[in-house]
Amino acid sequence: MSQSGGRRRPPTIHDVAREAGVSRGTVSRVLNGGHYVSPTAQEAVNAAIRRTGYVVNRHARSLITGRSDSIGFLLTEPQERFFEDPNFNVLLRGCTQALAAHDIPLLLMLAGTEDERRRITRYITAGHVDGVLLVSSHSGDPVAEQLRDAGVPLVMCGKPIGVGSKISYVAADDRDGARDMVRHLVSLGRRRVGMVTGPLDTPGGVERLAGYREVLTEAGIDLDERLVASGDYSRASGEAGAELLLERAPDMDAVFVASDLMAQGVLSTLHRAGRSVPGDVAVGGFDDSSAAVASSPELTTIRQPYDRISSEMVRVLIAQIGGDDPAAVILPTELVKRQST
Amino acid sequence: MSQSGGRRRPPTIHDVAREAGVSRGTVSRVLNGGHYVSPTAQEAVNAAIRRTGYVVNRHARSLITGRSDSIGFLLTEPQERFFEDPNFNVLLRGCTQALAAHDIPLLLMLAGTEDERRRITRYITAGHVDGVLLVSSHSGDPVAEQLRDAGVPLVMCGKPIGVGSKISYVAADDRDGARDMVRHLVSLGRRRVGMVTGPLDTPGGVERLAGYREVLTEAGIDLDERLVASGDYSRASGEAGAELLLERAPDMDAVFVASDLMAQGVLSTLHRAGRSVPGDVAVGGFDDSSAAVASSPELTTIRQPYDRISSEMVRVLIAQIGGDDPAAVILPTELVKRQST
DNA sequence: TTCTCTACTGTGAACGCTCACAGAAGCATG
DNA sequence: CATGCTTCTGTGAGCGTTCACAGTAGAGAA
Repeated sequence: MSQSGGRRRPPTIHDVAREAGVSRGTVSRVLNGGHYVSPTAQEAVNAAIRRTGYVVNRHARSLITGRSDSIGFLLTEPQERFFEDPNFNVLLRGCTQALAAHDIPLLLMLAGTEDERRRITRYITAGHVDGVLLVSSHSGDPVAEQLRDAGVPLVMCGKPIGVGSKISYVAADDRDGARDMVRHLVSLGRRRVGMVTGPLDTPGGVERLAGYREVLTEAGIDLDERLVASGDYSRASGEAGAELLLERAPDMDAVFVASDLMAQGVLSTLHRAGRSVPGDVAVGGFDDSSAAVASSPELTTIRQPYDRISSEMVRVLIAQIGGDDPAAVILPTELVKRQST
Repeated sequence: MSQSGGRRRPPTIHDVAREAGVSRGTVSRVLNGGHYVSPTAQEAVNAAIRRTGYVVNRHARSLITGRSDSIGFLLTEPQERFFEDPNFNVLLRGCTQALAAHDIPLLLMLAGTEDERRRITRYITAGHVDGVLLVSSHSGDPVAEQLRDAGVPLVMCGKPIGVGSKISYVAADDRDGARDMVRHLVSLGRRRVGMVTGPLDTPGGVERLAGYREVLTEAGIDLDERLVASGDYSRASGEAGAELLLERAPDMDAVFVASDLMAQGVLSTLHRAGRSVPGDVAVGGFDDSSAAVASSPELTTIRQPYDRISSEMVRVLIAQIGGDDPAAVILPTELVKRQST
C-alpha cells in the first residue's frame, strides 16, 4: 500500500518491468487495455504494479500521445449565476461523477468577464485540455464558435442558438416538457393559463413558450398576450412577472413558469395578493430543482434529467475526442405532480 | 495572431530557435526568466515566438521539472454546502484571480463523499498538482494530515483544529471580530445580549463564542448560558436558535449571530415573533456575505476579508511550493454598520 | 517438411522540454 | 603573458512514456 521509504523517487514503468521480469512494452500494453498480452505476463505485471505502488506518469504519457487526459468544464456566465442557480450544482456533480468513471479529472473554468474568456480560450486552444463541456445559456456567445473553429472537441449544455453549424449539444426536450405541463393545467379545467417565460434569447426560453402556445391552441383556447410575461430565470423576475400578469389578467386561474426559481417568486407574489395556490391559481414550474421542494406549497414541475444530461454530455464529448462527429442529444422530461396544481 | 494553416503541428522550441537564429538552450532561458541572455538574443527570441505563435508544451516541461504547474482547490464538504454558502463563491473567485496572475490554472476538486476523498487524495499525492488550497471547516478531517504527511504543499482556509503540527493556514481574526461586534452591541446600551454560535467543532465557532464571552465579562455583564444557542451556519439553524433564545430569555435585547446566513434565519424568527429589529432586538451577523445586504433590515456584520484571504492563501502556497516553511496568516476583520443594530 | 498466420514480446526511437556542462568571448588582475 | 572571473551560448543527455517495428514461438494448412 504505502511506500516504505520517505518520498523516494516514484517507481517508473521500467521498475515495474524489471520487477515483473518483462519488458517496458509489455507493461505499457497491460496499462493500455491488455491486448496482445499473455495471461501469465498480465498477472506478473499487475502483481509488480501492486508491489511497487506504481502510478503512471501522466506528463510523460501526454507528451507522446498529445492528449492531456483532462477535460474542462467551462462556464461563460457571470459567476453569481453559477452559485445562485441550483441546476449548475447537479450538472457539475453529474459531470464530475461521469468523468470519474473514466478516471479523468475535471478542470472547472469560470470565465465571467471578457478578459477571463480571452485567457481561458487561449489556454484551451493551446491544447491543455482534450475537450470542453460548455455551459452558457446566453446566445451570441462567441466562445463556442471560437473553440469549434480551433478544432477543440466541445459539447454544450442546451441547444446553441444562432450558431452557424455543427456543435454537439445535450438538452432536455423543452418544448415537449412545456406541452406536458400546460396539458396538465388544462386537464385540471383551467382555461386562463398564464406564462412567465425564460429569457427569449435562449433556446429554453423560446421552446417552452412555443410548447405553451401549441397546447393552448390545440385545446381550442385563444391565445391572449396579456397572459404572457417575460422573465430571466431569476426569482425576482418571477415576482415581477406575476405582478404584471395579475394586473393585466386578474382572472388568471393557472400559470406556467419557465423555471422553479421564478416560480418561487410567483408564489410569493400570489401569496401577497391573497390568491390561494392551487385553489385560485395553479402554478407549474420547470426544472425540478431543489427550489421546487423548498417552496410552499411544493411545486408541480417538469423534471429535467440533469443526471442523464451530464452523463450524456460526457459520453458525447469522449466519443468526439475519439474522433466521432458532433452529435445532438435530446432527452425526455417528466411531469412531477406536487401540491401547487 | 492566429495560425495560418489549419491545425498544423504546433511549433516547438526548436522551431523558435531556428527562427531566431539561436540554440534551444537560449530560447529556454528566455522562457524561464531571461537570465544570462544578451539583449540581442532576448529580442530575437521574443520576435520569433510572436511570429511562430509558439506556446510552451506544459507536458514536456512538467516531465522534466516534476512540477505540474497547476494547483488544486479542494473542498471536502458536502457539495450542497459549497453552493449554499455565498462565502465559497468569493473565495473561489479570489483564488482563481490570484492564480491567474501567475498564469496557473485552478483545478476545482469536490470531494464530498468518503469514496471521492480517497480517489482525490490518491490523485493529488501522485503529484498531479503542485499544491492544494484546502477548504474544510470540519475538524477531524483526515485529508489535511494525509496530504501533509505525503509532502504535498498545502494551505487551509481557516485554522485547522486538532491537527498535530505545522499546516499552513489563512484565517480571519474570528475572536477579534466577535469582540468588535459584541462591544458594538454593548455600546448601544444592550445588556441582554444573546448569541447563536457556529458549529463548535470548528475554529470559527469556538473563537467567536470566546470573543463574545470575553467582552461581556469585561463589560461587567454576567454570562447567562440561557442566552447561548448553537447552530451550524445554516439558515434553518438560525431560525431554530432564535426560537430557543426567545423561549429561554424573552428579555433578550440583542443577539450576535455567528454567520449572516444564520442571521437571516434569526431575523425571520424575530419577525414572526413580532419583535422589531433593531428596536426590540439588535442583530449582528458575521461574514459580510451577500446575505447581509439581501436581508431586511440589512445586517450589521463583521466583514471577513475574503479577497485578502484568498490572495494570501495563494501567496503562502506558492511560497511553500518554492520551499518556504508553512506559515500562518491572521487577517483583521472590520465592523460594518447597517440597519439591524 | 515448409510455409503462413496469429499471438505475443522486446527494442530503439521519438515526444518537447530543461539541466548540467563545456566552452567562447571579453575584461580585469597578477 | 597567463590566470581568473563574469557573461553568454550551444550541445548532449535524459525525464517516463508510447509507438512502430522486428522478431519469436506455436499452430494449422499445403
